[in-house]
Amino acid sequence: MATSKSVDDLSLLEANAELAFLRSEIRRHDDLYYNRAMPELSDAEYDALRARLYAIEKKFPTLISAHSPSRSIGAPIDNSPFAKVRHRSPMLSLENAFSVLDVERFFARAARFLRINPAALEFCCEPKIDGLSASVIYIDGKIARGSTRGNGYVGEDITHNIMIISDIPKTIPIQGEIEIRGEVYMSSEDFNDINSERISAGEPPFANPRNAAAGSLRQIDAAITASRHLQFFAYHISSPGDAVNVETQVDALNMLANIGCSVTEHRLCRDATEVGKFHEDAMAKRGSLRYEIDGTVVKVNSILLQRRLGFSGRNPRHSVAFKFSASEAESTITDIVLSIGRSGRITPVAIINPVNVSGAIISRVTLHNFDTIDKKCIAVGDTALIARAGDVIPKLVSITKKSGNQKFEVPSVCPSCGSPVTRREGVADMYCENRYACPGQVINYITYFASEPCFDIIGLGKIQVEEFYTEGRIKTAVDIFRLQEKETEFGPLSQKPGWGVVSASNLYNSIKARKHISLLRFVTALAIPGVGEHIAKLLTDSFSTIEELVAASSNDIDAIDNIGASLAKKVHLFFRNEINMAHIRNLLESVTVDKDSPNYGANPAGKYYKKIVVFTGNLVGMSREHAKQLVTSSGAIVTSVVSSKTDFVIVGERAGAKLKHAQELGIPMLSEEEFVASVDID
DNA sequence: TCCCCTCGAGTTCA
DNA sequence: CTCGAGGGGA
Repeated sequence: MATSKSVDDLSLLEANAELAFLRSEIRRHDDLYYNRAMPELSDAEYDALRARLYAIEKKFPTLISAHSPSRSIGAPIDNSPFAKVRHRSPMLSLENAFSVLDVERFFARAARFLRINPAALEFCCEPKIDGLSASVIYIDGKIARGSTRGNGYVGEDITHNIMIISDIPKTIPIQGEIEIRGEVYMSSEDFNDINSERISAGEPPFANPRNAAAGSLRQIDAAITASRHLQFFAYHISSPGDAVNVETQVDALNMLANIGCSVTEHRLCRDATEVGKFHEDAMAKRGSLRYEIDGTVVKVNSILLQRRLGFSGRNPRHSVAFKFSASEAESTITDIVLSIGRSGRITPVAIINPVNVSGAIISRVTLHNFDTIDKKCIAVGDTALIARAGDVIPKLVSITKKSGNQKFEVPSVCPSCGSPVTRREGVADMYCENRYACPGQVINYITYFASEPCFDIIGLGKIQVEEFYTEGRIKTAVDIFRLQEKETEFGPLSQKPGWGVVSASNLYNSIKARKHISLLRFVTALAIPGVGEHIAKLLTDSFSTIEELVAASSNDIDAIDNIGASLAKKVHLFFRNEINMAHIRNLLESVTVDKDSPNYGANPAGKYYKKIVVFTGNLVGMSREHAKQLVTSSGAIVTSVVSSKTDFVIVGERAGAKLKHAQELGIPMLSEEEFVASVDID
């Protein structure tokens, strides 16, 4: 099943079908994980399945069923040789957080629920041990029963195995009924030893220490469990009576340590930033610990407030699991779809089982072109290693497991209009040549036409263009300027769902303002193949009217510095094409091209005159758009890539790779303050 | 002719 | 961010 669609785009019917699928998948994987200790999915993949289920249920609350896995955890306990044990209070798993921002949201939610100021809350942070939760009941100081978490409400009786875990105290100096909860785990060293033994004995090795611990804990023969050296970290103590009286989580951990339990290092934090620090410290120590951890558990410190917060559905409201997110993850390619851009270029995109990579749930990865598919020999069903380039853009690193399916074939027809697809001479990409009639291409072209470097029409993005196009209100870029007339045929825009009087008049004003357009924007908006903002600037610096440019010979264009014969020919040919020319004539009936180049009026002695400027990071005092206009109006060219030709780099907050690159190349850098001061002088 | 650099075009998620 | 192609110097 394709999980490619954004939740917002799902129809009720599709949502229902996908929910059914997700629920049965989650149940199946729960069973594999809890009952058989042989998961098929990585944790990241499993978490992503759950995240998708929640997102859809949140959007379509009417589809939530009482039996949805979102209402329970774990698997039904079937055919278990162990007696069932009902927990006094449910042992729920925690909601996941993947960023400091998520943690902040969790704090805000807890504070809102308690109707107190978030600043008044304190949190106890503990490393999240990658093991299994277990509960131990003591009566009058002696172990009465040990159980697994099971499905959160009912677990299995494993008292005989709990008894032989060395750091679970056999007696405690407290009378009455006491429950201690904690995490059973296997050290990395024991895990390796046991696996090498298993391999030499011809048995299948465990996938990871947690699976090994799970398998070891559910042994009928306690002697086997004993040989596996399981260990225990306690994190919770309570009693139905008043035998245990602790006010905070920190006190609880201290008390547990005093009565002979092992507890992890922990720290009291006052806000999300401090939690973030603890999390980073834990991550740094991760490799040197003798056991595996997969994040930080963040708990509201006050036990009283914990009780008041209670539970919501499957998770307690008082704690959150702040997980480490891997920078790479494996996932299965479930489908390969084709996307089409404004130029007609067809790009294959792999749809993968959603996985969490560096804190984002990734479900689509571009494959760039069909050579990539050939080179890496990619097929639907293969397992791929996914990373995020620069920790942002999803990237397929390699294929790690072949499915044996046939390599994905180059398509013969356009995914949007069905017309035949061509592979242009000596070029890696496939193209749909139906430029003016292919819906996919036209929608993308109109969107580009209205976008920031071109006509910059505010309120006309891809969503709106798609809507207007399907409706017939806009069929070509020129129709943008006839939108208002079209109201007689299609009805007032302000009455369309999602539109109002204000948004409609804002759009019309923005369009009206662009009926005068600079030559640079006009040429850029033509989307001449190979001509973007930069080349358009070169062209309009050499030709001062659109007529001159149209009339130019290949040689005239070739004469421009940095434009060679091949580009010159492409540009020249573009203007020899009758459909392109008709498009230009139509446009010129609706808009006036200002002859002045954007450099006009700029002071040639100014600091930014004819300089190449790059912005990086966030500007605090103004939008990047405004800053860009300031420098371009003093004659600068703004580009996005730092290179040796760059004259200035303006550095904002949280600047990344570009800043580093600029330092290496020794390019002059200006802070936002210096920049503001320098443009004021101009 | 062979690199190295730059640009265009396409891509993702929160 | 990445890939491929174009431009231009070696």
